[in-house]
Amino acid sequence: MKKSFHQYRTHLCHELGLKDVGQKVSLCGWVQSKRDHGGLLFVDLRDREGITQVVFHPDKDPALFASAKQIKDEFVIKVGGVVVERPAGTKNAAIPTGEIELEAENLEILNPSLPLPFNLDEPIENEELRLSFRFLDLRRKKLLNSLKLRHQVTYVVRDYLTSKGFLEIETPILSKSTPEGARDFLVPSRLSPGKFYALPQAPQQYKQLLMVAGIDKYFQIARCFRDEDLRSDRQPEFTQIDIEASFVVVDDILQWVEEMIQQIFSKVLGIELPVPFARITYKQALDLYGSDKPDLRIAWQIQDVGEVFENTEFKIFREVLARGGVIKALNAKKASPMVGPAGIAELEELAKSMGAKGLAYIRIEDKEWKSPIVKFFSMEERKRLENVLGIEPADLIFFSAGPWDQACQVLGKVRLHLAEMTRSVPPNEWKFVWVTDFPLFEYSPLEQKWNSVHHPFTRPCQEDIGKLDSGKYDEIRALAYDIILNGVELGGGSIRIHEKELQEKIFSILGIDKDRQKLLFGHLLKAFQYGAPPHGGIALGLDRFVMLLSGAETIRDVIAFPKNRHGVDLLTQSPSEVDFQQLKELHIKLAFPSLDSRLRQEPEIEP
RNA sequence: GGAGCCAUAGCUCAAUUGGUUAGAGCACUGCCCUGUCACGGCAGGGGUUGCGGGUUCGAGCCCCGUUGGCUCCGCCA
Repeated sequence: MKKSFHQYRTHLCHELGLKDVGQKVSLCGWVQSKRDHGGLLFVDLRDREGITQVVFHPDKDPALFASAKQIKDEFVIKVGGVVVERPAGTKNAAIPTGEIELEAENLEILNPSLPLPFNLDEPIENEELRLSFRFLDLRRKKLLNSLKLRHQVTYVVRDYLTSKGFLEIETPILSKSTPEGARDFLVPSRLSPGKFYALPQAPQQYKQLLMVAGIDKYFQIARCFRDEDLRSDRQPEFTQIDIEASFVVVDDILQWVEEMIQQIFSKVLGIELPVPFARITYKQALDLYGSDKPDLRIAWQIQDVGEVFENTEFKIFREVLARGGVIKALNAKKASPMVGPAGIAELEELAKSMGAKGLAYIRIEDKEWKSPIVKFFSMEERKRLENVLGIEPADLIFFSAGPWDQACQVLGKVRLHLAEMTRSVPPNEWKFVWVTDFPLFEYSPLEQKWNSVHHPFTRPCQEDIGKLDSGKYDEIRALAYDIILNGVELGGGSIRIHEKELQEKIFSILGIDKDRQKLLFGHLLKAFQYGAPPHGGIALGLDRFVMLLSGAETIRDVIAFPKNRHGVDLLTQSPSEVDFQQLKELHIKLAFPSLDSRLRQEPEIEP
């Protein structure tokens, strides 16, 4: 008999088989289902790993049989008994333990359960209910598998990075507020009245300081916090695989990440990914796919047709070109029969919502071009267009004319939407792509200032550094890279600035004056004066990655206890009001009545 | 801050498009059943159709408001 130190159980519910027949064992778990035949009773006992059928015979032990009748779904029980081979014809090939069953000799109901508010075996639409009973939702196989998958991913990450000499180091959660970027979550300090910590948006500055410290290679499965509005792929707290290394160039980082992802796919999913991943520049990404996170699963590419219309009589195109704009076209091969007038109207709306004046199109039916604009094209233009776009029957062509980035992005969105409408996204494909050579800055007309595209610590391309002085900020490229999987931004990183002077220059361009630089980033500037090595790194969104790997549609499904759209945890009802005394200790006075004072003011209602 | 979608039994859904007493499966309660495995059978309980107002002879269905949930835009260095 197997010896066990455990009082409750000798095995888990997935592991018993014919090899164990005759053994006395003990199992614990939840009642997945009870099948009471009156004179014979089966219980499917479930734990995290699997299911074992338990059988109760009335004639062997009437008292035991009677107590088994008390069992209901989701009761937690402990069953002891003998493993027996199931009678011929009653084996269940659907489960790994289907050749045996546990013949019960004793039963202990460890805890009963109320009837569940929802069924565990069908998908639940009511997300509010799911979140408020998250501990039950997590019993469902799909979510359990997501958590297992997530664990396996972080396990491989730790294993791989450790093998490459990276050290896992924790950085502070109580950290410093630097109002660049996303809104901070603030934590009031009791010991420093009137002062606040901030929860880190990312361990960015700490990991750079670790490089100055000579740590050389760092990583962390890091929790990050951003107080911005939520989305299906955005939670206020999320997890990054955060990596930083010294004495590296862009290719070092990219290769590590490729190899790490390759191992994750191999060890977790059993899929062998080809490396290196595709690489395109930011400019190519917009030109060809109309997005800085292109979905390469979709075959259609955007093309520039400015040359076709260089002498056009078509007023709209002519004026756009005269203003220095571009004319882009997307040939959605074979899409025409699948998209009706309603579909076209939908895409037009989409284009308009992005600031386009309209969305011109040509529908190719056999030899005929159906379009509101073709009548303005000359025969020459039609011929050239047919050549350039490779037009064939059943094609559907969209045009976007305007400023380069807008024209590209409009067709980029049309491309994605159209692919969905026509089901042109192939399933079970994993298309990774690196997007490189991002611009360092972008101008915000709203704020009337330059902002970092990546973050202020990003290093400019060496050959563009001169332009920091000439003021051509929009021409400066960054040593920054994003990794994209199936059109989802998995992460991004850069080679960093490690010189005080260069960093100060960047801050100044971003409109952060010397005083404020010292106040917000003094620690970093100080560190750069003490032998900061060249360094760079990357951060990958773990939640999004696991979401894609598990086929989930929202990162809520790969986070154990996520928050709803308003940042509320429906299970614990946080955030919540706090006692007056707690606020007092934190030197905080509310601008509206506190819970305490409202409770005091409300007249007691006598029954 | 803006736009959209959704809300019917504990859960998943239906209700012939404005018409009599709002149904089904699962779950729940009781009874029957010795080889089931989503066991089966019989019987039963369970609804202010999210809430408030309006239109109408009549509203689950139409209109307005509101609450909650979700999706998208803004926002997310």
